[in-house]
Amino acid sequence: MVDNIREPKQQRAIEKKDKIIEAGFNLICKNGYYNTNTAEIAKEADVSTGIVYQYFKDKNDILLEGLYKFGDNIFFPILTLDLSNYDIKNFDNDLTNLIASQIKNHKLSQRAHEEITAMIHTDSNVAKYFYDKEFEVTERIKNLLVKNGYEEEQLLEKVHIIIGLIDNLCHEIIYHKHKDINYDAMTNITINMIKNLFKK
Amino acid sequence: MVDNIREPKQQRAIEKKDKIIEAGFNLICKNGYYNTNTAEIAKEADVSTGIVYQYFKDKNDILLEGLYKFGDNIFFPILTLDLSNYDIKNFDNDLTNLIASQIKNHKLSQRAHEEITAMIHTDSNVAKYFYDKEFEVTERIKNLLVKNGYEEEQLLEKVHIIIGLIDNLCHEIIYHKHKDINYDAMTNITINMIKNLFKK
Amino acid sequence: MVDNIREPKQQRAIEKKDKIIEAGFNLICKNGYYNTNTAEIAKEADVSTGIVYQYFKDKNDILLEGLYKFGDNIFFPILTLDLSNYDIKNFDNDLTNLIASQIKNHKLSQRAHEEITAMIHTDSNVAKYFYDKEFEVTERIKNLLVKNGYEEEQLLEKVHIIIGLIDNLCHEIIYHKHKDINYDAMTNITINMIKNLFKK
Amino acid sequence: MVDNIREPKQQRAIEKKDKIIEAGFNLICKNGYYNTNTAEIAKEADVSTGIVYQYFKDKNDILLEGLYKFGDNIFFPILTLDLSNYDIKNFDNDLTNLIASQIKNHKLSQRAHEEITAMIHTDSNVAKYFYDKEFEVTERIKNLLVKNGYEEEQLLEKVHIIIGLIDNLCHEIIYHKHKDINYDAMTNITINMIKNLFKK
DNA sequence: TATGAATGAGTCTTCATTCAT
DNA sequence: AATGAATGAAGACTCATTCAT
Repeated sequence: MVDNIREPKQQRAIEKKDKIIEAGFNLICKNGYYNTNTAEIAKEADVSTGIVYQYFKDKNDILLEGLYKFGDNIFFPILTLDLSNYDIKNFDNDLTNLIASQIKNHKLSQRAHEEITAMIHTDSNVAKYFYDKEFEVTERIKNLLVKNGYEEEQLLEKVHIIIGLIDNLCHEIIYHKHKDINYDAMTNITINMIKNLFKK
Repeated sequence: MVDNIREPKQQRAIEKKDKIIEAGFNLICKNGYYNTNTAEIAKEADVSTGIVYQYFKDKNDILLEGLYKFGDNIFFPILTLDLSNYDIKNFDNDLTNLIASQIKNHKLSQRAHEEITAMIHTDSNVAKYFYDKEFEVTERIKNLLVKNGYEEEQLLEKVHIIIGLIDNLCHEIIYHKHKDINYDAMTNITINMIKNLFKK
Repeated sequence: MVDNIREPKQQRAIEKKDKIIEAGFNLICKNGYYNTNTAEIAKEADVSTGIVYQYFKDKNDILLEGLYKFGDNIFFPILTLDLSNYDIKNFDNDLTNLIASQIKNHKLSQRAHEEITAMIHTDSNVAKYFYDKEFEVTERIKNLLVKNGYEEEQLLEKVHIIIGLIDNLCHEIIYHKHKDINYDAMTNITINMIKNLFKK
Repeated sequence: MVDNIREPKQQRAIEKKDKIIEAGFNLICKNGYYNTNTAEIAKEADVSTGIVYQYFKDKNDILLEGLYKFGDNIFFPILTLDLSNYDIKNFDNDLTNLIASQIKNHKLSQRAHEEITAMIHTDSNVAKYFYDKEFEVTERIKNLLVKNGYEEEQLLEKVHIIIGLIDNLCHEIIYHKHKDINYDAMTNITINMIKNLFKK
């Protein structure tokens, strides 16, 4: 039984594999994993169904590769930023930008977030991805803060709280469900809470 | 298509319907909606597969009724508390209790949270449920605060932030992924942040 | 996941399961295991494809149950005979009858013999079936001979040889490939060889 | 449909074709026809999948050519022996050698025998191969016996029986299923039966 | 009401064969 | 002559839903 998944060597083939990943991940994000079938993915990627299984072990594998390729943008946009020049003095500005960027990326994902994170409980690869990325994000922010002189106790815990706050804010803004809420105000409050966390 | 779903009148029939709801919702929470089939639900509820479709329009209907029946406990435990005697002076204590109760309930749900909330994007009934409940929770907390003299600006926004903070804390504790984190410290910080929000 | 194969209780259902076994085994014998698909089996048994998988784990399971149900007739017809009255004095006659019966049953099987026995190497259940049955046949014949006073050395080995001889004869006659062969003569020679084996 | 199968002229091409035949036949013998796919064959032969269809009409064609090339060794080892010097006086010895050689070759084939012979019923080319070869073997043995003075009645029938006996013995020894059997004894009995067949 | 047998469309996946290069 | 990418029909199996009793 030949079950070796082919790793495409020709340029055209690589592009094709990429197209499948993109088509598959898009459809999954848009309609959900269980509401997306391989025929659709193939059609969206403009390939035959057969070729899908030459590049991917199974449907789940497409999701995983999509996650590896696009996940940062959607789930951990902070990882895509270059933080080397970040100066903590422009805290307000930086945070505002970060939030804006996160919202922009988040919007692309549509229903991806919940369903894919739900798979953490089923799929160990998905779980590992999120675990590793969360660790990476935390470390990154922690280091940024330390570099800027915030070497205090409970830094890790605070960082986790911050991430949650921002995530929550973005989520709220994106889904825009509650019409009575003033999202600018909410953003300001959030930023101030974060700043207060580090006031001495 | 049989669309006159029977509303059971007899006691025994009502119990049967309830058993289906409970079995279905439990299985869906434990294993996910798409990994739960109607045969399993019927078996778990100890009824025949046929009867399921006399009480429910389709599989999705079971989820919905389960949500209506058990959702508060799992997703909005605060709604199950009697807040009439809450005295804002024991803020710390109250919050700690609230968090504890939320964690307890949350643990029951396992993978439910993500996958079911993911359905917000597909299923308008699910979406409406969450929308309404979130509104209700917000109002409830807002009123509690107002009753205790916190009638300040941006109350709604702050309440939303608080809910997010608590949710996030509970989630973090439940999944306990990050071994370096001190969850007691994290809880304290969170409570303090909330208290600070209302300091004059 | 409900993977319990249903054991039908209603009479109609039992008949249906039997029909599937028969249809499946017939088709497999006629056209070969790999040239028979589940849709065909269902159609031949006049049922839907779905029901097949309520009574059988998979396609292989149909083969197995067919083997258990019809295998004796085809592969070990001697097991279907009542040997209690066999008198070794009518050796000639008995053997002729045995051969005739074996040929009759064998003809029903068509291509079954080779392909199914080929599966011995792949499928441990098939292997076990043949192993056990061969053991049973050998014991049966051995006992018959002992009962008739042939308690000599190397009985087991001789029995095996006899079985092979008869099998071979039947096979030759059934497929009737070699036009120059006189099958009556061949039968006589075979019978004499067997008789000689036990001459003192 | 490309039906002009290329007959390779160049040495390298001939070698390539031979490699495919060998790889294909080996895999088919080892794992079965239906459990062997062309990708595997190509890989085992160290060629591309495309080239296979320049030398062979289809997968079945590979089997056939393999059969023509290696079948004698596996299915009719007696055809590979040089019988010109055989002296019927060393009957015992010769038979013992023949059996040994047959066993040796047989072991290589593993599951080949049954599955490929099963194809007799589906594939007329396979059928013809076996028919012809059996005829050839029979003639050969018959002639050998005649040459050694055994020109008696029913020679053809006896030869067939002999071949069956030997086949059966070899099969029994190779698969070694029955632990109570003394295979040396079984061999001796078989040889004696054959000798008795020609005793005057 | 209730049962559980039955349906069949739908899904993932495989693989012999062909095609573009 | 050769490669390996691509095709798509076909097959095993699942499961929400309906039906006969």
